[in-house]
Amino acid sequence: MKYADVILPLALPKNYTYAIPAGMEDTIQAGSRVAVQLGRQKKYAGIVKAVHGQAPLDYKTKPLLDLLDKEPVVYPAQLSFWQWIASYYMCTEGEVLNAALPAHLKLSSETILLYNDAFGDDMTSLDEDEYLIAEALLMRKELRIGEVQLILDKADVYSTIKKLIEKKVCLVFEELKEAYKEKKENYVQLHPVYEQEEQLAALFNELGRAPKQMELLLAYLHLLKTQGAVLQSELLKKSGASAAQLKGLVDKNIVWIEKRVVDRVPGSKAESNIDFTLSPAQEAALLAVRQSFEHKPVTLLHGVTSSGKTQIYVKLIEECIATGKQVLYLLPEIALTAQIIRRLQKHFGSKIGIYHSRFNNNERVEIWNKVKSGELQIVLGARSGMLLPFRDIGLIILDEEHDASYKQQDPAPRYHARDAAIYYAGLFGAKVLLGSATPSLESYFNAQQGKYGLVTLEERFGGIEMPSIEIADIKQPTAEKQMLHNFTPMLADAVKQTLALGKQVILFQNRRGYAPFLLCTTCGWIPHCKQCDVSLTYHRNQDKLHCHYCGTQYPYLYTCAACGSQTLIPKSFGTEKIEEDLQQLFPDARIARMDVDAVRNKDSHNKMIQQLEQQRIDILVGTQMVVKGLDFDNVSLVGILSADSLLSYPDFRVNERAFQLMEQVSGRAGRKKDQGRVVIQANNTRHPVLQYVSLHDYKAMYEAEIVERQRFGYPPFFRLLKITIKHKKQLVVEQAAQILGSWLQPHLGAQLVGPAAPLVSRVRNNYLQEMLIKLPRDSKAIAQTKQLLREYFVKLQAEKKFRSVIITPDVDCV
DNA sequence: AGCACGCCGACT
DNA sequence: GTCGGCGTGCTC
Repeated sequence: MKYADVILPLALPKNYTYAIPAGMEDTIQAGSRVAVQLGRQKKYAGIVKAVHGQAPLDYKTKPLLDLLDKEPVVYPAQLSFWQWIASYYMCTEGEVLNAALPAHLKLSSETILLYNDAFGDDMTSLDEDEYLIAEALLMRKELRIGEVQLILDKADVYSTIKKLIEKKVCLVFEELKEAYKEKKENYVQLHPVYEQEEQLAALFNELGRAPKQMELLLAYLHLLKTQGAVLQSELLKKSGASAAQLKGLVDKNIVWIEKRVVDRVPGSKAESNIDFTLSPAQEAALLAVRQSFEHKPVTLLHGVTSSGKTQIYVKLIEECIATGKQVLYLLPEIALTAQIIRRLQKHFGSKIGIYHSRFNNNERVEIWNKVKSGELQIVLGARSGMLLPFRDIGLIILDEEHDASYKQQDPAPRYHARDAAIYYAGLFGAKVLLGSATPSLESYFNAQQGKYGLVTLEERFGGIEMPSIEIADIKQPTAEKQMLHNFTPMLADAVKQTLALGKQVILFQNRRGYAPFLLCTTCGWIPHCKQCDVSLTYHRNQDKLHCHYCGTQYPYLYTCAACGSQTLIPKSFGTEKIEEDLQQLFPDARIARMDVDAVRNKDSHNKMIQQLEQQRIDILVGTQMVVKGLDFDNVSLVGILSADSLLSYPDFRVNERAFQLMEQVSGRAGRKKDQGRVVIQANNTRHPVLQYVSLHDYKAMYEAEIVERQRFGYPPFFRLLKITIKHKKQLVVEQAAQILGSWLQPHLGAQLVGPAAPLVSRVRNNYLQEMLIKLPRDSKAIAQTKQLLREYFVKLQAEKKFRSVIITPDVDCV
């Protein structure tokens, strides 16, 4: 007897073992997708992790129900990768599977109720709820659990259903439906007889009396000649003929209609008109990367903004695919704009596939399969592209390496794409190239230590100068009442001059909404969310107060809830306010706002970028979103409204983050020809980070920061593991955190920080406690500590009182 | 993640 | 008394 360990798409602590029925032994292998039963009725699609001959000792196995595909859906390399992610990031393999597999490959059954005809129609033995369901079943033949819940207007419907089954009113069955559907389209096919000239000529003669059909046939032949295959819809559109006329041809057996499976994400044709010629500096960097790869699998390419790192990537990609291996090119989600996608698609044509959140579930399955088959040699994707089933990967490029969005926050697996990429590449013996103008301290440190190779590119492409940086003091003009709303005279003038020259402006403010909070000027009260421990942000567009943590919206408040006076005023400012200020200061300018509120619907982000590109927008104000992927030649001024807000977060990475952000936004200014200009407004104009930014001096920032990191025991010298504990009752979380802390304390000593309530101590009515563990960079010790944690988590949850607390470990938290 | 089971408060 | 709410445990 053979058995299969199956990974199910659930957060189960371990994998379950199913018996492989006779006859399936030869077809089921590691990576196969199989249907299994879990519990009394539910069915799931899971992935076989291993096949073996060991019967489990302490339980009886159920048989596998079905093999779902002809071939395994992942390779063994992915299975070991999943295992590593689960173990390193302290989650279950099911959670990894959940993140990795496209939704349409993850099936779970749905309970369907059917009317039992043998029951007849005597309803007298039924109570009210049972009767309602029986009636509905008679009308509709079948019902889903959700529909039953709607009819009975309650969530717990299982008892009623159970009684209906006992009374033999209905039958239930579980359906595991394949979710992926091939896309089919109708093609028109000419009868092969007419491939012969004489036959075709005879046909034309015959059709002399049916001019409409003749016309249609001519249109068909034209399309066939130009395109090779003829779509029914296109033929009808181009010829202007009706479906009835086409049917006439079909009836005469001249043509027939054939349904064909078509590609949802067809590759575009390559056009080689893009010039990817390298400058001497780029050429040198490319050479250095190649050399570095000879003895270092991971290399950091530190190239200033606009130094043309992409061109170097393109060359390396070409070299890699020439050896028959695949390439993964990762970018942060918001940097994956149409701009870069278009450029690379033009260059690589159908060899390149794109993978990000805007694809639908069917499209994702198709991309998945093309990566697996090797048809796609290059994948350009966001973080999750990492989890595609590469057959043989030779190179991973991770651009904007420092970007925090490479770390998944919620849900598990909370993996870091950079670190995962390095592990994954190791499985294939592939190379990893990390690129950034402002590398993370971790990566730069690793490069300095010689763990990674390091290649520096200091020259901007085309020899343009780095933008000039001016720091605008806010304090003095405020004191002298010269501020124009939130604009210093310096920034306002700069905008004015830029507009006068017909150039464009990008303004950055890292808060969305109109005002981050309201304040009662009488008593100092601030409106807070009812479910979270945060102040509410005023959104003027909707005239509402929003909680940015749970998304709840409240009506605007005019009266202070504490003292009853009508003296609430908006405090501080967000992007909406800046937009309003701009309209008053520059009434003739075309202003647009780019933040999650403004680009909520699917395409508006790309539309806005297009408008900017076509210079139909003069001033763009936005949040983080404007930092990446916006490369426009005509933008010559970048303004940062408030550097203070970037520099005042209580986080050990503030300085690094603020530097990266300001340096990256600055990079948007002045691309071609002339030098760009950046104005940074600040109260504390002497902050060291502002000095580093003014001089574009990454090295100085690094040197200063690394000393602090070492002194206080932070990354890259230590690794951080954050444990969050969550519960509805404040007292329970506090106790749980205290106990866990007291258990860990003897093992960890000063490496344990906390437990304590985080800055925002309540979210969605759950109270939070956090503790931080600083782990020395010793993988064995780290693994041991993780094991210890797992044991203590189990021990804590074994206590009745703490059974419902939620413990979330976050390894290498950011 | 479901779903079954069992224990308590608010109704007939 | 019973209904139905939710907390708790189990699924190979």
